Amino acid sequence: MTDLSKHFDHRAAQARCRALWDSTRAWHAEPLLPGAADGRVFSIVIPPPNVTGALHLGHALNNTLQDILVRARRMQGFRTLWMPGTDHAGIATQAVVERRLLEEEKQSRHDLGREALVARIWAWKEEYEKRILDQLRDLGASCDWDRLRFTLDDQCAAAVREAFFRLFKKSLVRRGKRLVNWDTFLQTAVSDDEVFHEEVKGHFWHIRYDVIAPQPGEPVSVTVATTRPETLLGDTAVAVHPDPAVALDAAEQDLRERRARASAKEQPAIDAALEDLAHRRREFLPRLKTLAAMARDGRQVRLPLLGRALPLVADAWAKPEMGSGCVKITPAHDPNDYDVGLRQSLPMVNILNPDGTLNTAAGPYAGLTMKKAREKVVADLEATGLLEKVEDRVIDLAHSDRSKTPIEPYLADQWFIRMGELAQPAIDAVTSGRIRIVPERYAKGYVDWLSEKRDWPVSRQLWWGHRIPMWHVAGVTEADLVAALGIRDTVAWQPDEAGGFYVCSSDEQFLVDTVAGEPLVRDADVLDTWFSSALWPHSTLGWPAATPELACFYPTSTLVTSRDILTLWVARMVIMGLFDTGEIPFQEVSIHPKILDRYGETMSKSKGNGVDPVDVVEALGADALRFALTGMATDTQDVRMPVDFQCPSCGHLIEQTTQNRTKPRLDCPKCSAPFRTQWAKTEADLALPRGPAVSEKFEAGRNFSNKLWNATRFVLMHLEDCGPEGVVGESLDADAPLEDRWLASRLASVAKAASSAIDDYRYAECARVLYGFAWDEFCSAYLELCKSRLADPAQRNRARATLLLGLDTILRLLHPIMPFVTEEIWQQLHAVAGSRRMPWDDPAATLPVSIMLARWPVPPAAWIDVRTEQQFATFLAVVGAIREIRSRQNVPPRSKVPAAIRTASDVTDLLTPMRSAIESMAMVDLVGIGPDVAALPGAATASVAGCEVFIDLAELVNVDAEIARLEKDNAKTAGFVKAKRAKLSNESFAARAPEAVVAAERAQLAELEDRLAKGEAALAAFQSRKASAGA
RNA sequence: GGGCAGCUAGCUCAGUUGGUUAGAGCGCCACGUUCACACCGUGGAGGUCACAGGUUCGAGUCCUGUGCUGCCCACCA
Repeated sequence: MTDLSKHFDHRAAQARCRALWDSTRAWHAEPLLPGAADGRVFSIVIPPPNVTGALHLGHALNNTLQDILVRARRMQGFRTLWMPGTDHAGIATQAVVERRLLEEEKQSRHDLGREALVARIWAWKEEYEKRILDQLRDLGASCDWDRLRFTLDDQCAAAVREAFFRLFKKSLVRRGKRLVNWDTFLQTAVSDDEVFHEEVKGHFWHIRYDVIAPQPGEPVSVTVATTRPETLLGDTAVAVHPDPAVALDAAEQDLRERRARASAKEQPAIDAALEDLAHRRREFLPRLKTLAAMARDGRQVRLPLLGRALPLVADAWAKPEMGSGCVKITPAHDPNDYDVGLRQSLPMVNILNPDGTLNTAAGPYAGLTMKKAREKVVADLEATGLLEKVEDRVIDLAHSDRSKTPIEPYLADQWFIRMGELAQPAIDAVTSGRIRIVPERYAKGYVDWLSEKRDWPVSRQLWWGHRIPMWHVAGVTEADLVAALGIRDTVAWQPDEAGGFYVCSSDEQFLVDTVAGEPLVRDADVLDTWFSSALWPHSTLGWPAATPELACFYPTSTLVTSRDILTLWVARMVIMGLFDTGEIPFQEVSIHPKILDRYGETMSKSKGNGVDPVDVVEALGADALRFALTGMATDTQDVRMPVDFQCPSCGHLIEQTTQNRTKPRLDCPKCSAPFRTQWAKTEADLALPRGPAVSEKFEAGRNFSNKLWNATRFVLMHLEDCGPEGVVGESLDADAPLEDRWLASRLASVAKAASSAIDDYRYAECARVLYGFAWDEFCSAYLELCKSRLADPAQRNRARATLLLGLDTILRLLHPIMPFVTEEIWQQLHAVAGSRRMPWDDPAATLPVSIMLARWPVPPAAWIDVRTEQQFATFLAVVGAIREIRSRQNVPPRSKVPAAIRTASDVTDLLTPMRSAIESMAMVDLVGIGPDVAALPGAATASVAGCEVFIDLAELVNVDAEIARLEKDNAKTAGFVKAKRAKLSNESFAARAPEAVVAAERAQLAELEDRLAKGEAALAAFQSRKASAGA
């Protein structure tokens, strides 16, 4: 087998493994037949990636973790399903396609029309879905690829119609007006989550509204301030607080309370606010009181420019502690003003056209864009002298994440889902522990969010999505409806506010278009993407049909996700799962960290600070990527991934900095070749070679793959001439050599630790434990020890069997994290080792075709032997001490030096038979080993675990080096001894600490004192040697 | 404004219910290509566990406060 390459070829291995898994459909899961006895089931539904674009590093992490759980459970004998699929991602996908359409063809969606646009988006979806699925497969995701779903496919669509219909029938769907975030560029509403705020320089305009027919003693005008002066065209009132004195008192009270618990740093600001309040009390209060009285009398003010009379209303929204104390009310374009409008029964004047221009309600300003209108309004106000003051001010302006243009709040009719009844069971599911969220702290956010029970607006003014199964008809009676639609269980209706009806149907073939001659018109809107996502766990399994899959795999076992969609998605899945099926959708939720860049910022394609998982898979292999990501998956909320750019021409690494991070093009400082670091934005960039962002983190994973590969090469070299024979591990009796018993003990401990880490979603710990064991213990210690045994015919077979046991076990335990390298090696190992089975394999069955289906290692607890592990640790410490002396004394690595070991009595039994192992691992000739060995005169010495090591370096000894080192060592030991003595002489320690702790401390002190005595003796010997040499 | 995290070696992170001398990977220094692996081996240097108090025989770990960083939610005439 020496022809095997020294380096693991991840490309070839990945191709072979994928072919094997696909041809055997090792990832496929059949549901249990109803009533089947065979018990354990494990299922996961994938958080469906958006078809907006390719997968990023966060997806790679999310899917790696799911694959770890799925692969481990499958090996553990669970009937395991991982349901794959993608999400249509409503607005995100439509926006991407629309933007392209505009850029490439200069067309808007209105030029194309609904059907044609939707067809374009389907084409996009096909392209990206394919890319995404390829990426998942490249990553090694062992999804059941036969069951692929899409949130907009027929099966999911049927579930959406049925779920919406059931909600409607139970009166949980309502029609209402809501201020939507209107994207004037895309001409659609976007959800709050698709809005980002950006601070921009703006102004604060103070505008005078004259009071109509002021009485003597009354103010002749009120002043209001706004950052959006053009909205005054839609004003329908000016508000003042009904009781400004009370409001001021409350504000003052609040400030005083806050001051009491504020830090010294915050207090000056609060003091200033208090002072301002006092000033207002003196200067504004009488006037505000008068205005409040005027409001009660139904007095009016005149709207500037348009001249409309507006009522002065008394409403607590107007805060006397802010601005002038009066506020303009624009109900159709501001969320708070909308509430005031409802309370005060004000008219709602919408001044906006969908394209962002002003409509006829804006009078002479109609047709202008909001921006132009603002300029003209301000100019006109100035001209009429109604503009009192303009201040500069930084404003937090809402922008659409999709078009990057400013959002205009806009009042529109929407469908809502009432959350009152629905939320409570979802809260209870978590608080009662039926659903467990890991880490637990995230449960609070979930419960708090649901507790607000805010209605869920589900209408979206989009074309890409599930069309809302809702129709409207005006001017008919219920009898007409019954006549036209009959009584069927797929149709329901509710009266509207104006004598018409809303009709809902779950029937895809609902083709009625008139009722009693009146048109039945379908709602043009589609549903919020999260509506179909909320059904994902049951819709993918066939609901509302009673499929075997639903019966077997629902509720699912675990949901793996990141914290940012805990409310948007997780909470809604619980709500809808409970509503539709009466069951929770999953038992546990595993929340993993988010990957940030070197500077703690989220990675994104637009920023260009990310890593493309494809680059890593290409360069270093999927296993390297997965291992690195798994190692980062602790229960912290974020992890940082420092990234470098690699020059494609010369391979030079350029550290990512805040300066170069956002540049699409870099020039290599070494070879000055230009390259691009992110998705190209121009044709010129596209022509440049791509210089991928890389991270050292992945190299550790690649190195580990290679280590495993080379350990296998070693094992195979010695295995090739031994034929199949029985079960390995049976010879691990009390007579077995110490290193075999040690290995068995460690295997048992490690298997247990790895298993429980997976059970508890401690992914990183699983990776760490296995890495340390495989590298330091199996490769560095055990393999080294086997070298001499393999050369000895008497010991060879036993060593081979234990080597096979160790390697096979490591491969199986690591397989969930690193599926490709473990599969590849396992195949090669068993091509040579034949059908040799592990103790946990089914003796009646043949070895499976893939490690994916091999049994998870469960070594007997009896293998764990604490004493053996301790003794072995002493052995390693002795070897380490000798190596350290050799290094310090610059002994040439290949020369053997004479040495002796005086063993402590409790390890003599162990160390004596390890003589040749010590000799080979530490490169020494042992002239003596045992409890009574005499010190070698003039030797360098070390004291470890009660044993004394003597290394005869003859004339080689560097006396000064030994003295320096012993002095330093002794000083350190003396420090510990002192600390320990102090601790033990503390009476309360002896009295209060548990006995075991005290005893342990005593033992340590004894050992430290022993070591110190030996160290001092050695030092004295060298000092006298130096003195005599000098004399 | 409300809530949640983080602060441990140059960097990225571990550190299980308080209990030996606080660890890993990368990076750094020295030495080494003998036969699994230089994507390697051996050894080494490097930490006032953000800061200040407190509880305790004992604190990286528990409590209180402070500082800095980040995230979520709400709000911003």
